[in-house]
Amino acid sequence: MNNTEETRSLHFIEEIIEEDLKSGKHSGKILTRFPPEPNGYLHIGHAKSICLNFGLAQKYNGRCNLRFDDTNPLTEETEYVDSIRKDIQWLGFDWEDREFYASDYFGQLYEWAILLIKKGLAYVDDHSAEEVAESRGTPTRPGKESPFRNRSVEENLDLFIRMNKGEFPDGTKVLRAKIDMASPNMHMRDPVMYRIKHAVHHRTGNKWCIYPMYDYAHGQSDFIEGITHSICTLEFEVHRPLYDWFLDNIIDDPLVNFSRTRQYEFARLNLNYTVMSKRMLLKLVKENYVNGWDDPRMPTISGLRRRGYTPESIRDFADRVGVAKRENVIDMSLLEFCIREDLNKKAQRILTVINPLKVIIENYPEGQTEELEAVNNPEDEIMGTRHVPFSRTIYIERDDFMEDPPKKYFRLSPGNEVRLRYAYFIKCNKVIKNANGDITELRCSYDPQSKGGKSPDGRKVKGTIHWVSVQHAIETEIRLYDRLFLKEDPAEAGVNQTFIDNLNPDSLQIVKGYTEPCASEARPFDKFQFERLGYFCVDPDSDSGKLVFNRTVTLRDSWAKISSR
RNA sequence: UGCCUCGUGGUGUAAUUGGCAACACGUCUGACUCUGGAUCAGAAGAGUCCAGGUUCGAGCCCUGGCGAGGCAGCCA
Repeated sequence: MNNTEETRSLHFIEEIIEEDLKSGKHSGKILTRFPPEPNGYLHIGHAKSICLNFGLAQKYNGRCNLRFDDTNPLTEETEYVDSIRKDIQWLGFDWEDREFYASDYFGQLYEWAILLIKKGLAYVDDHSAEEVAESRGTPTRPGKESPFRNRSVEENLDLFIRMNKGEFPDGTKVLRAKIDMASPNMHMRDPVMYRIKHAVHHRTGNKWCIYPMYDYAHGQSDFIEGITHSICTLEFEVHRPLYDWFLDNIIDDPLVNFSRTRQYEFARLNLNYTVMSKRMLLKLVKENYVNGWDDPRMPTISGLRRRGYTPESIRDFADRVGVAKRENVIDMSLLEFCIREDLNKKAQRILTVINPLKVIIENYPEGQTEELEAVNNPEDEIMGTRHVPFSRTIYIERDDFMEDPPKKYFRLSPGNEVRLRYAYFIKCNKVIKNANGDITELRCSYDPQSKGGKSPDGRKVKGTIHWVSVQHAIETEIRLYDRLFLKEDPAEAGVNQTFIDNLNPDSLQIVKGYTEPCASEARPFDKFQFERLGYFCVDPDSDSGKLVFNRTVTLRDSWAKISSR
């Protein structure tokens, strides 16, 4: 109860919860839920919602349920259920034994539908989908009542029961709530409660021929579980009157009604240079614009995991973006900041060259090798040190040499001494080129007195560059990623174009890298900082013969800023 | 020309019962440094969508505009 954590101002949902707690509305027990539909993989936007719902439960000593919203058998699959469970766990949240499915409640929902029919509040409509749409009107024009709206309770009961028995083909009948066809809120114009679908459901098989709609299922599912605060995104704001209408008409006990579940809406997360809609993500996967849901360029949780993001960094990000009702677009740089900050503290440093230029140190004895001591993580002393082999022929980064450097360039150039990290000072004596004039090799000399990178005479070198001994280096595959889309808002496409036209053709670049031998023991998802280059993560595509690294994010690069000016 | 929600630095989020607009990311300086990383110090950048009104005093209250997003699936 002492620091910033406690003094930080509350967001609007926390305020509501604290008021409810104070008034004793829920007897001190907060119950939230995360309700994904298992029809796709979770993305960073879901992560915001997961962190919100589970985080609120943690903060207020409550619980958070996982509930799969599986009311549409046509699009839902167990593959998605499995991926969702894995992603939530990986993020660090635990729903314990409270894994529920809307389909668990199909029986109860059916009973309540019967109740509403008996109350004269629901009816079977024989209209086709087109006719229903037609008679619903538009936002600015009221709808018209269906000719089937005033069927008797008996007839509705009979028809509804037979709908479920499978006596009618798909699309021939629906059960509708009888509310108000002239309501200014479209969702109150006799919304569909049940539709006929002779389809196999991933959990209930072919037990049911009818399936409830989201609006009819969601609030009642919340009620059944005893959810206190049902948090969803802004587009459901206009559904709230309907959410309340169903419960108002199902529950008689005013005491229960007083403390029952309420829906609150917050603004979903948007990130620039990427897309978050399931439809678009599905298209990227199905049409092979990316390599699966867990492609490291995807904003999916599985993609971010494979890219090298940590659960901690994502939770931190979710924390920093805040919770409000205003439409927002978060800068990708914030996400990158969060992963850098986390990995800076944790990642083992190693030297890796990804764009090699061969350097021969002419005055270093041929055939000689030595082991130099290197720090594993300057931010964390207990990570210790390691030995890095050095020899006469090394690779340095091609960018770390310029024959004709600009003013503030303080890496290697003719006549300019630099330090090889943890090794020696070297100077460039000769530049060797091929017939095209491309630099193919450098001849350098080293100062034996500068072993370990220290200058015996106190002379300073401005630049320190990384390197790797050619004969000891491990060759690896390195996947360099850039933003998936060229535009901040990929959905903003020109005429006859779609978001696909905004894909960045250079979002993936595969190169060879040469890394220190100590990396040979690395396992998939191990994370490293390649000094001066960025954070990299071992890809599961790696096998015993070949290491594959994904670049998670580059280091902050102030030279890039200077040189681009 | 309906209904709902929302307008605060480039971005996001704050601002007790009205009282000098704050924090973070980003940007820019400088210091330090065996990573042009990290760290440290500092700066620029909004007068709160607009116009009225109430008030000693308005980002907060009132009125009227304007703008943005959502809603017309038998999707969620």
